[in-house]
Amino acid sequence: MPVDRKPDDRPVRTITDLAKLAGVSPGTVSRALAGNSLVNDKTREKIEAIAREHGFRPNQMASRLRRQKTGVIGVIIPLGHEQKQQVSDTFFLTLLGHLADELTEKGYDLMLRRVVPASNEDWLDPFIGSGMIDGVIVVGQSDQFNHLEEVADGYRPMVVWGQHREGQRHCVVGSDNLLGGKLAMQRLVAAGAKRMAFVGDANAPEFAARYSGASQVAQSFGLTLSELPAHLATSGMTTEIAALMKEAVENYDGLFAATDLLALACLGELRKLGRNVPEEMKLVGFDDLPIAQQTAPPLTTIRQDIGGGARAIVQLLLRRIAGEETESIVMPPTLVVRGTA
Amino acid sequence: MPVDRKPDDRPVRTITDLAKLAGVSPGTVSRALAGNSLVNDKTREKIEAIAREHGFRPNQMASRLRRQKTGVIGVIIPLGHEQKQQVSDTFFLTLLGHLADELTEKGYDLMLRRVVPASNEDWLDPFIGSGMIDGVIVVGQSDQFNHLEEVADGYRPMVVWGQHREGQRHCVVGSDNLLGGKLAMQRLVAAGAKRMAFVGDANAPEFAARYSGASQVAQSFGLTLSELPAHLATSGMTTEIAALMKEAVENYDGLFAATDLLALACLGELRKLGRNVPEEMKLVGFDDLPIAQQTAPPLTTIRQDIGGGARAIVQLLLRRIAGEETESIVMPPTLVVRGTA
DNA sequence: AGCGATATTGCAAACGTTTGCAAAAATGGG
DNA sequence: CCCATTTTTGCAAACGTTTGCAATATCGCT
Repeated sequence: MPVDRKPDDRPVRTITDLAKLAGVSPGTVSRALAGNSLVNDKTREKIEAIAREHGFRPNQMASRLRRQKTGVIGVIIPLGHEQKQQVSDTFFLTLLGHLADELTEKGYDLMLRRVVPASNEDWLDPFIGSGMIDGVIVVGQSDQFNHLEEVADGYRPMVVWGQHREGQRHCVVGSDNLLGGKLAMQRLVAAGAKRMAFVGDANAPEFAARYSGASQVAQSFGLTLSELPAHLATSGMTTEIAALMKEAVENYDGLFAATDLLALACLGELRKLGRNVPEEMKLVGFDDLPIAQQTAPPLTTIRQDIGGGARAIVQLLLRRIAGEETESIVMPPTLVVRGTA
Repeated sequence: MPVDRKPDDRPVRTITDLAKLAGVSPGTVSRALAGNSLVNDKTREKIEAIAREHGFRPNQMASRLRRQKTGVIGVIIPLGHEQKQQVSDTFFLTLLGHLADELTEKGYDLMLRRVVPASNEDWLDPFIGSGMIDGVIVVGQSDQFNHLEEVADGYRPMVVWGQHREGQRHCVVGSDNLLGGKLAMQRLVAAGAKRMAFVGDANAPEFAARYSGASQVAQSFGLTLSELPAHLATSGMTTEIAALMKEAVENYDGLFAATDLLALACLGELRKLGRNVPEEMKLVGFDDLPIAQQTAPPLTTIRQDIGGGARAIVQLLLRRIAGEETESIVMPPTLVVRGTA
C-alpha cells in the first residue's frame, strides 16, 4: 500500500502539525519519536501510528541545529599533487567503500567532498568550521602535511589517512610505508634482481617513505635504487609508463611500483615489449588490491589492510568526537609473494 | 600565519557575535557574508575582515533550516540482491567518483548512504522525507524496481542509475543493456563461438537485459545461450567462478560475462585450467573498466560511458530540483574489440 | 537648506526541533 | 480518601540564520 505523498496534500509537515492531530504537545511528539524518552506507551503508539500514516519524518536540519550535532562525518579527498586525478583512483575508492560501511554501521552518514587544495587556499576550514559535520576524515595527505598540522591544532575531531612522521600533531592512520618499502626490496633482492628502480612519484609522503625503505635495504646490499617518476592520473598513465618501461628494460632487472595500479600498467607494457616477468624483470607492487590476484602472472605485492585501516580510522574519530585524545596508528604491511617476483 | 582557533577562545561563534564586533546588526552581517546583497562596500569589507580574522563561518544547519534547502545531494546504493557485496564494487565506485566530481562542480555536496533494502522495508524514505538533502541519486535498482516506482510518485527530485523499462515512472539514466547484450553476442558469433554461456546473476534488471539481448542474437543464429549464475561479492567470487569455469571448459567455447570484474575472474581461472583465450574460449565482458586494457590478453568488452552517465544524472537531477519534468536517458554502449574475442 | 529619490541598515519574525523545568495526572500506601 | 511519590505531559526558551518591511542615511538638485 503506497503511502500517498503528493506535495500538496501533506497536512502534517512538522512535529507541531502531528501534535495537533494527536491532541498532544509538540514536546511529547518529539520525545515519542525519539523513542528513548519517558512517554506513556499508549501515547507513543498513537503518535507513531499517525506519523507512519502520513509518512512523517522530523526535519533533520532543525534537529541538528537544536542538538548541535549532525550525525554526519565528512570525508575529504585532497587532490594536491595529482590535479588531473579524479576521485576515481581505485585505492581511495576502496578505502572509501570500507569507510562507508564502517560509518553506516555506527549510525553516521558520510559526506564526501573532493578538493584541489592548490586552487583554494583553505580547503578544509569551510568544511569543519560550519557545523555541518561532527568530524572529518582526510583521505591522503597529498602535499598538505603542514596545513593539516595547523588545522589539527584548532580542530580535534579529525583523523587522516596517510604517513606518520615522528612528532606530528595530526592524528593519522596508515601503513608503515618504510617497512613496506623494505619488504618489497628484500623480496626483489631475494628474487635475484641487481639493478632496481622505483616507479612512482615521491612527492607524496607515503610514496617517499616507500622509496626510502626500499633504498635503505638496497644500500645494505650494496645495490642502488633509481627513481622513475610516474603519476597516477588514470588517463595518460599508460603512455607515461610505456615510455618509462622502454627505458627500464635497458637498465633494470627489478622494479618496485609505488602502487598496484602502476605495477599493473608496468606489467602490461613489459609484455608489449616482449619481456618476461619475472624471468627478465622482477616486479613488486603495493596495496594488494583485488586485481592483484587476477593478473598474469599474479602480482607479488605489499599488502595494506584497507578494511582494518577504515575500522581504525572510524574508531579513532569517534573517540575524538567524544573528547578523548588518541594516538596515531601505524599498521604493518605484509609481503604477499605471487608470480612477479 | 595560522589562525588561532583553540576551542575556548573563539569569541565569535555566531553571526550576532560578529555583528556586535562590527557594530552592525546581524542582518547586515548575513547579507555581507552572502555577498550578493545590497550592502555598502566599506561595511562589507570590514565585516569580511573580522570574519577572516576570527575564522568565522556561518552555521550551515541554521542557514539550511531557514532557507529550506541544503546544497546536498544524497547518493544511495541499495544492496539488495548482493547482500555480501560491500560498497566496494569497482563499477559503482567509479560512477560514484564521477558523480562526486560532477556535483562538486555544480556546488553541491554529496552525502553517501549504503543500505540493505531487505533488512529495512523503507530504506529510501528516511533519507528523502527529512529535509536533509535537496535530491537523491540511486545507484542501481537492485531488486527494488517496484519500490522505486512508488517513491517516484510522491518525490520528484530523484534520478536512478539502472535499466529502463517501457512506461516506467521513475527517471532513470543507464545504458541500453539489451543492445549491449546483442553487441556482445554478435562479437562472440563473429569470433567463431558456437556454444555459449552468460556468466552473471540475472536477478538484477540490468543483467537480465544483457542476457536477454544476447539470447535474442544467439537464437537468430540458431545458437543457444546457457546461464551460469555468478555473484559479484568480492570475497568468494573467485572460488565460485573457479567451479563455473571447470564446467564451462567442457561445454562451451564462448562466454559473455555480465561485468568486466566477472570476465577478469573468468580469465584468471581459465588460465589456471590451461585453456587459451581466445583460441579455445572466446570471452566478452561489460563496462570497460580501466583494468580491461591491462589484462592479458586485453579484454574485449562492451563499453559504458560512465562519465557521461554521471553528467547526465546530475544534469537531470538539477532540472528536477528546479521543478522541471524530465525524460529518462538511455545511452548506447559500444563494442570494444581487444584480445579475448 | 529642503525635498525627493535611492542606497543602506535595523527589526523581528520565521525555519522546525529539542529539552530543562514546572505543572498535572496517575499510582501506591496507609 | 488523602498525601507522597512517581510518571507523563505541557510550556517556552533556545539553536543561528535569512529576509520582508520599515526606518534611517546619503545623495543630487533646485
